[in-house]
Amino acid sequence: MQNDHFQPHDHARCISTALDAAERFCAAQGLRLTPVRKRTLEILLSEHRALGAYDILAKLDADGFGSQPPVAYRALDFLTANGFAHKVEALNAYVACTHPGAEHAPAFLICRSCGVVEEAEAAPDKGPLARAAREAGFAIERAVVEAQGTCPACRSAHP
Amino acid sequence: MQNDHFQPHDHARCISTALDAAERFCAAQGLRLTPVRKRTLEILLSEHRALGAYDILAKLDADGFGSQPPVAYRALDFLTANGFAHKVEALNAYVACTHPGAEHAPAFLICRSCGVVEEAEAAPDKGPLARAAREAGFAIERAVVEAQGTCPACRSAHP
DNA sequence: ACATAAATGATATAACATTACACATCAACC
DNA sequence: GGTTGATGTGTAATGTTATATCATTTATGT
Repeated sequence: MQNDHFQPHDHARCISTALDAAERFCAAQGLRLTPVRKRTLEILLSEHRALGAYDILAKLDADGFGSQPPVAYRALDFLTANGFAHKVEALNAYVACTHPGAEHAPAFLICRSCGVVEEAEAAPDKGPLARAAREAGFAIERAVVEAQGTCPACRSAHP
Repeated sequence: MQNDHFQPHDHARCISTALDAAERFCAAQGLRLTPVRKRTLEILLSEHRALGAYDILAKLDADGFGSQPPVAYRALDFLTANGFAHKVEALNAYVACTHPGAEHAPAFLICRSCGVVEEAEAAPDKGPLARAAREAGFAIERAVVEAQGTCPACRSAHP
């Protein structure tokens, strides 16, 4: 794992790196990282926990963007469509991507105790699921891979 | 894969086998497979697609079991807690288990075209996710593994 | 038969998400 | 530089999924 957000780390750097990557990617692809979209990404980046759409909406509203659900969902659609954020299906919540820009198949480690979500690589062509799919002749287009458990920090804190 | 529900098969046997297994398991464990619970399992078993809680509720209501959400959710809680059914997180829907009784870590192959959900074994201690978890010192308690794509039957039908 | 625990009935509400339409802004072209 | 079409935003209304709470009933063990 190249990074480990369960441990203390330079989080300001997480934010600036990801934001910077998103800005470059949008510039290169002719995508518009508008104020709501950028702010939504900043909100997600502010923690390594998954936030519900309505949590995000409340913050956007406080910042003078609209107060209606589509405000948040549209921004999230943009961010997830372009790989800047992901939806965590098991939580119905959203998390900023830690290696944005490139196409990738994310997998998540979700700590039940502190709520931190760590992103890993799903490697969709390897592992038992891929084998089952090949045997059945099933063509995988997208994989949801989300592990819930306890992170090392929480385990040593509450033994 | 020991079974393949993407292909035509003796579905009546799927139903009776699973129902029978559930009945034996409940008898052995002192669990009560009450009428609502049994009927809910039958509804889920009637197809290999995932059904929403409110779809199930409508059928239960038609059968005289009450029309309020807790009726369905309580039955689903019982079935999922005991391994007779699973929730498919990516769909917010529920599917009957095809190898009930034993503790197991399910993984799913979900066909976007026909909606059939095939259950496979997740093998939580193998694969890339397990490796990432070990490296991070993360203890996995539950894994959501759901692949979406197209099944062989649908692929040969719509080439 | 009684006490207890488990299950159900019923009401209300919370949490998550989409449709639809009006208006504004932007990019491109003439 | 104004027109046009595409994209993005504001807002209202609604749809979908899930839970909390409390009263009542039913099953179980003694």
